[in-house]
Parts: sequence; structure tokens; C-alpha cells
Amino acid sequence: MTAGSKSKPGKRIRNKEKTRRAILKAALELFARQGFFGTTTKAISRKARIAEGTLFNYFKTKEDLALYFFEQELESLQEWFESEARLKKAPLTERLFAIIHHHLDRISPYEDFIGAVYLRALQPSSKLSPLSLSSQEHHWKYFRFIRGLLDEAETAGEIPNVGDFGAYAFGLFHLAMITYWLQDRSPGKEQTLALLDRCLKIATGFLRKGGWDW
Amino acid sequence: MTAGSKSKPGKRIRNKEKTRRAILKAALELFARQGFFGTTTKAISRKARIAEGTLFNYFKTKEDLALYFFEQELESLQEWFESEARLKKAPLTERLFAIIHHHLDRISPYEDFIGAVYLRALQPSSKLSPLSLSSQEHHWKYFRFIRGLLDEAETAGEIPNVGDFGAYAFGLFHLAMITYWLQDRSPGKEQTLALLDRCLKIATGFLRKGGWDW
DNA sequence: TAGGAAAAGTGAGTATACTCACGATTTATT
DNA sequence: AATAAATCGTGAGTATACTCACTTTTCCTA
Repeated sequence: MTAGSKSKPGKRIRNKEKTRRAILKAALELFARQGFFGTTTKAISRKARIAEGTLFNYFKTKEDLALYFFEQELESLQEWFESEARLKKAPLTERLFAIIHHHLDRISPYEDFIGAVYLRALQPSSKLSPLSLSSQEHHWKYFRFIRGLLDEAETAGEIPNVGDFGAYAFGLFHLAMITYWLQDRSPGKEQTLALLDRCLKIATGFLRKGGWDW
Repeated sequence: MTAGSKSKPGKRIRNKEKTRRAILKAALELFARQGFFGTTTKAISRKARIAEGTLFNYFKTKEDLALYFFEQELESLQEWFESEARLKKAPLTERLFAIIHHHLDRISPYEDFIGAVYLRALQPSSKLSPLSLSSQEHHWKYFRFIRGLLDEAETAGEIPNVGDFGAYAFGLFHLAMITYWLQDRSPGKEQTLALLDRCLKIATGFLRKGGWDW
């Protein structure tokens, strides 16, 4: 008897999706409540009602599992940006800073655990790491995203040619802002916002003066 | 009978020093040969001829142990700088870049394992980390060191007032260069050196144009 | 529909960073 | 010197991320 219902995806795939979602749901709840280090893989699997080994069929390491959420945010950040018509017309610096601002907004519910893995999330991946970063492609997607924005601005004559270096530098700046944000204890993270604003002005002034000459 | 020899330091302190040195020696050898993750704390203690528990009386975590070497280098980097009369007269940018250049030179023998911990070494420490970073003071020492250089240049009218932010930014740039250096597979790390040079020129041009206006 | 191949799930087992209660050693006190 | 107190060393024990040989489930073909 073939399974009832609409048989668009096979049972195998459906089950896999279900398990995957169960893991992610359980993990997010536990990470958010007890932090990355306070959550054991055993607890996650129990909550997801699977064997502990199964978890590792889906995510090579616990860190990869946590990284997933960070990458999710990076992805949806790009989607958000594409949907913001207003930003398409704004000057480059404003666009770039809106990206970071929005990103911080989105990850703020998870502040307590994101710190444990964010460093690996934006860092250009190194051969040294024995940690299995399945996120290579996410890095590239983010990099190309930023690179695309810079390219546009370059051809529009808005900024001088900054090449890959520009995108790379922005990624590091992004990282730096998250670092600052994580430590910021001011109400409403106003210090971080102030710093972002300041940097916006600096960057604007810098580029207006002609930037660097390669 | 009081112990023979000159009794300047007590026996306790002498033994402690000896043990500490034994641990560091064993750890450095193993880390350099087998990397951070390929070296077990058990192997380190065996090589240092101590019990495994003793190791943790001296270093709270394995990561702290590795971090020690990185901090050592940061310390001796400062000493090296103080002893370089030539640099005292050089323009600020040249001084700052000499610092990074020299640092990379010094850590190059340990490239294979330093990558595992360097991120934590220069990163401003966060409350989030459950890792016991005894290195707080090292961060501060390094920060004050850079801040001092910037202060000099500011009072000399060489650069505009950049405040703590300048020192912080330089720290992040330093971090970025190490990241790049770790991934650089070109012979003699020439790509990293080229990038350093390029950044030197950019920074020089930037500051010459008046920098930013706070 | 039967049987077998492929995929997914399982949980006892392994490796290892780190702890802790206790014993050994050094120092301080009389 | 005898004893007490402080410090240091010890290694069996613990917690937990991750593995793997095996079982169960799903899919495919005749």
C-alpha cells in the first residue's frame, strides 16, 4: 500500500525533515535558555526525542548546530535587504550600516549563546581548524553579497575600486561590531548604536575625500 | 637543617617554578609538533613528569596553557619595541606596522597551533566566555601599549585625536592580519607582507588628508 | 508482493578535558 | 625538634562530545 496523502516528497525525506526540525527546535530552546555550554547534546536529543547518535547524523559537531542559527540569520538578512526598496537608493555606507544594525536586532534574542560561536561564523575559515565548518558556502554567500554591493557602488562611481579587500574588510568590521555589541551593557545597546553611527560618519568622510589610491 | 645553597627563594617557590617550567616546556614541544588538538593534557603531564591534575593547578584550562605562549609573544614584542631606538623616530604608521610584522615573525614557528587560540588572545574579553581567561591583564597591557603610542603621536600633532577607539581599532586590525597570515600559503608569506604594505600606504594617505573629524 | 539495497536511527562505548578528596611536602610557631 | 598549618601533588573519578557496529525503516526492482 503506497502511503496515503499527497506523495510529493517521499516518506524518507519527510521524516528527515521532521527530525531535522525537531533537533533545531530543541536546540534553539535549550541554547536560548541555558546557553551554549550549559546545554548538553544529550539534553538536546532527549528533548527532540531522538537518540544522541542521530544528532550527529545531522550536525557534525555541537558547534555546527549552534552555527546554523547564526548562518540562518545571515541568510535572512540578505533576503531582508533585497526586500527593502528604500535602501536600494541610499548611499552605500548607509546600506552597509543598515545591514549590521538589522543583523544585531535579529540576533539579540540569542545574545546569551551566540557569543560562543559567532567568532567562527564570520571569520574566514582556516585550514587549521579541525572543526568541521560546513559553513564554508555560507561565508562565500555572505562575501559575494557584500562584494556585490561594493561592485554596484564602484560602477556607479560612488566609491573608488576597493576590490575583494573591501568586502573582506567589511566582514571584519561586522565581526568587530558584534564583539562590541556583545559586551555592551548600556540600555538599548545605545553605545553600540552610537559607535555604528560614528563609524558611518568616518567612512563617509573618508570616501568623500577620495578614499585611498591603489 | 635548613636547606643548603643560597636560600633566596624558598623551596616551595623554587619547586613551583620548576614544575611550571616543565609544563611549559613539554606543552610547547607537543603543541609545536602535534598541534593544539592533537595534544592531550595527559601527554603533556606525562612528558612533564607530573600528575595530570597538577597541570590544572597551574593552568585552569588547556586553552589557557596555549594562550600563555601567545601572551608571552605579545609581552616580548613590547620589550623588543622599547629596545628599537630606530623606530622611536619613525612615523607612527611605520611603528605600528613594524609591530605587527615583528609579531608575525615571532609566532611563525608555532603557526600550526597558534591558530587554535589566537582569536581569544587579541579579542576583547567578553563576559560570555565560560573560559577562564587569566589574560585580562595582558589585554590591558597590550591596549595601554598601543594607546601610549597613539597618545604620543597625537600630542606631536602627527595624527588627529583618535582616543581609545584608535587603539581598539588597531587591535582588531592586528587580529585581522593574523587571520590573513594564518591562511596565507604564498612562499615567505609574501601576500601578507604585501597586504601589510598596502595598508600602510592607505593609512598614511588617510591620516595625511586630515583623517576623520570627530 | 517479496526480497534486497540503501538510508536513517540507535545507544553502549570511547576519548579526553577537567574535578576533588586525600596524602605528601614545605613552612611557621612553640 | 615537635607539631600545626598552609600549600602542593596525585590519580581515580566524572561529565560529555562524539563514534560505530548493529538494528530498523524506507525504497526499488522483478
